[in-house]
Amino acid sequence: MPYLKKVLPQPEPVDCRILTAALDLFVNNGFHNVSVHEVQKQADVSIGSIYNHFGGKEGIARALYDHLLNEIQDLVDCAKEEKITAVERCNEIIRQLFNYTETHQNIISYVFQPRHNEFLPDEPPICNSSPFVAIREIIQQGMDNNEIRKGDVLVAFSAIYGGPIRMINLRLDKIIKDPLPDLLDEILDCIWQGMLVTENNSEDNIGLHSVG
Amino acid sequence: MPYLKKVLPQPEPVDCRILTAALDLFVNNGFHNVSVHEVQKQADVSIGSIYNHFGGKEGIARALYDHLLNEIQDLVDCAKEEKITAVERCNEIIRQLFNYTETHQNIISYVFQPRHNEFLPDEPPICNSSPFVAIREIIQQGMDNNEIRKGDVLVAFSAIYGGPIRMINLRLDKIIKDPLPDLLDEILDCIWQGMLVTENNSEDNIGLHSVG
DNA sequence: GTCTATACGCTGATAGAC
DNA sequence: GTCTATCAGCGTATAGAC
Repeated sequence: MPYLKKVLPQPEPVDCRILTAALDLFVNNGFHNVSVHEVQKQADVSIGSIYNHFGGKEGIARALYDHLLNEIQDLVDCAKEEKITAVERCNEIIRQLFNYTETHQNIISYVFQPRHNEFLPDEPPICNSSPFVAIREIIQQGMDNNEIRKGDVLVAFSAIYGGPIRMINLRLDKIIKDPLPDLLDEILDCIWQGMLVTENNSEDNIGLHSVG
Repeated sequence: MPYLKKVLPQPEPVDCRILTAALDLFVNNGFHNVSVHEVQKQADVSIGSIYNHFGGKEGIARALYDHLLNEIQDLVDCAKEEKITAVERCNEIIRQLFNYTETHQNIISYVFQPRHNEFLPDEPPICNSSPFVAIREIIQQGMDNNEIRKGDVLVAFSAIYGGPIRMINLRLDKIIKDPLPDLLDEILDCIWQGMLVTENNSEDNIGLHSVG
């Protein structure tokens, strides 16, 4: 009955309910502090279903991880399509990550906060996963084009993304009170122009918001 | 017999053996993947001793946390005494953190890697602990002195320390192969001078190593 | 595919001798 | 203070009906 499927509001499929519940619980309590029974209860399914779909708790975590890393990958790909220069691409990625932190807090929290290897054995460190490798490639191209100062790619990655990632963590811990998008221009200025007082920023802090 | 205590090599005291063993196991396997029995075995003490000294597994983790945060606090205090300007103090702190990452890897790993609130309930986020508050004060003073560009302190903290902290994480994950002290000058240049290509760094990457 | 009831290992913690 | 032996509860996973 495909007709009904289109007209009637469909309940969320079982596996989706499981993943949503698990994400919420994992992020708020930590993977190890959540039992399968709690996921089962919050998702309103039976334990049997969970083991059918994901094979266990670790299976849920792995499915979540893969799914959410793909979302980050899409975000990076999107920035690569929309922008041309390395600096613009980096800025766009940071902008989107900041937006996500406000609108999809659980997703960002799950990707950026936990030590995944503690519950996903033989998973490579997240900074070696495909979206982060793609980011490093963008930086490398920026160096080749003489946009970004040359040097060790990992150092440059840290210098460019370390600040924004730290802000994301501070925001998730509720230490930063303002929505991150409000702070975007300021951190981008810091990244590209540096933190020393110069002629450009000693009088006010307007700086070069549209740098790149 | 204080004389003997000074002359004969003393075996490490029990509580110290417990903490050392626990630190090693927690860092390598994650708090939740380590049982009290494993700590007991590696420390070569009985379970009873562990409960006598620390009251349980969480007690060990808390004692470790307090102890190691104090070490970081000492490091920050030391930098405040030795250096005068905010920039110099920040550089010194980062330098010492980089050194520690090579020589006391477990300590840095325990402080910088885990989500402590997952096993230490009602512990404030680490960025609100005293050494990190002290760092923010240094930054604030730097802004007041017109050394550091003015703006939100948390943004400035992220911009200055986010990169180095990211490098510490990358180093702990063995993604960065070189000892961090070898990369110190490069990241400091990036922090203070920014990542854009300018007259100062377009020809070579010598930059202003001794800035501040 | 979904569910309930059950099994069983492990872990944190205690009791009590020394 | 230190130790061994033991417990109680939880949490993962399975069996088997529907």
